[in-house]
Amino acid sequence: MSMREQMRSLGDRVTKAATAAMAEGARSAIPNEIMSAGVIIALRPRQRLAFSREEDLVYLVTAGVLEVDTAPRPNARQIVDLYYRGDLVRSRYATNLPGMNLIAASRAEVLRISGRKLDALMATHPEIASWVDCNLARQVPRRQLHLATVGSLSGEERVASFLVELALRIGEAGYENSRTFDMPLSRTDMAHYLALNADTLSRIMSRLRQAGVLGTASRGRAYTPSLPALTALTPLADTIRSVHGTGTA
Amino acid sequence: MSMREQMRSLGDRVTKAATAAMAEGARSAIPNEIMSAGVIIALRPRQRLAFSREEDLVYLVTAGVLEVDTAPRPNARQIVDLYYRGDLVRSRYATNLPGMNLIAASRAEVLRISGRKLDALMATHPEIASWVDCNLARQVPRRQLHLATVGSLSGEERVASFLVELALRIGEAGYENSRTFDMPLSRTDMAHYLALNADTLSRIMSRLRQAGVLGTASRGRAYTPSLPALTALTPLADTIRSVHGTGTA
DNA sequence: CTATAGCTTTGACAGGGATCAAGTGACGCA
DNA sequence: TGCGTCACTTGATCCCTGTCAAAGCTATAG
Repeated sequence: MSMREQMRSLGDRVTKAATAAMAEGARSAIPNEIMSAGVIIALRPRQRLAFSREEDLVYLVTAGVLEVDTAPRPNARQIVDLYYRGDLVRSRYATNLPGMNLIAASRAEVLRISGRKLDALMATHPEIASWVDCNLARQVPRRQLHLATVGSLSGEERVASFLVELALRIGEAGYENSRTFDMPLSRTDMAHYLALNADTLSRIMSRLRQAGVLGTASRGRAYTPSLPALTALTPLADTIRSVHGTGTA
Repeated sequence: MSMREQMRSLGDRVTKAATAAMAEGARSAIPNEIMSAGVIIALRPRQRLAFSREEDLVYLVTAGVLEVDTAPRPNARQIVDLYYRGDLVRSRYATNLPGMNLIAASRAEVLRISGRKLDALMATHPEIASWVDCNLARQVPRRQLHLATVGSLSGEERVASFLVELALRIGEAGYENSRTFDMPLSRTDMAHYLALNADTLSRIMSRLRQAGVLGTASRGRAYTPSLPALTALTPLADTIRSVHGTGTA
């Protein structure tokens, strides 16, 4: 599959995902009031979104993956957060970490709402308020899991953990235990997310491929012949499953 | 000062801190309604607090430091969060990370409220609702800073960052640029917080002491002759200041 | 006061990951 | 078709940090 075809099919997935989310989201249905109160924005890879404490904007990810990255020092970056489909991002909560950006990891789509408008919706609709609260609360465990991953696992374990996370969250089940999934992050971004060097990450990926737990699909796409084999490589498997797993996983 | 005297004076600080917080908190005044709705609990070092998603409890730290730690694997721990005076901790947001505990890092004091009661207060008093929201929102940047510290800084930089954090948050200014502050975490806990080995941490602390940026105070207490010298050791100084610094810093 | 366990410090050593460098392949542009 | 750019891969090397071990120190119990 050429890159162009792949982009197109990704585009298809994007619009399909948006409509599916509007009808009934995979995880918890996105309220129609929110969908109709905002504007859909299509994002190209690496496109930045306005993200400061001053203007109070809220983004709802409808397709693709967003990332928040920061530059703790010149020539170094750290991705502190990933946002998947269904996640809410509010710029008011942005930190004053140096060089902080909210950008699309790959082709993505968001719904933009003003914070003021969302607040108004929450005030008049209690069910929306609780939906928003629940949405934001669900992000806390993910951040803690991320920290525990970066802080206490070896390089290989970190990579395996992230692959399991992707397989569970955006993967599609194939025959037996195999899973296919997009790789929404570039190698560099993935390295920054896992607090690894890009070179080291590449080596680890090669090792996993040689070991047979990771197969090469097309570019920007990965698959694992056996999810349990991949899962066995991370000590945090149970936690990842409970944080990122769907009902089917 | 003997250990016994020190403990006693620490106890004095605890009760004084609680009353000070009740009167007017150092950062943002704790609403009287919350103070009178809960129960004060004195905590011994290493004392665990009930912390599960099932029973919805809320703790307000009135003195000392609480820590949330987890065991990503057997014989390894990672402290994912620190709570200082004035911070709210709600057990409902507890993750299902393996072996997760909320414990007092050292002698501490909390106000315990049931989540139900706090919700009722928030419903009837809008100013309390916004105080709580603001309190929780302030914790987001701290977690991101923590992740950036662990993920992208060297061992020495991490330690320096944490020392600056302590100096700014709980330190007392001395002559010139010197600062004295409690060390609320044991070496082991500090190592787990910074994702370092306890041995390595000890080595780094010794190095800092030899370099003269860290002086030897009594046990459980530290001081730096020059806060700027310490600050120069971390590339995240500005962020730490904006997240942990008081108006006076 | 003593015994014991836990915490901290320090040394020797090995290993994992960072760094530097070169090479390969894919894509966009002329 | 050729070229420049960028992302990715792979190798060689170095150093920071983890591991293991031993000793000193502190606190708590008896």
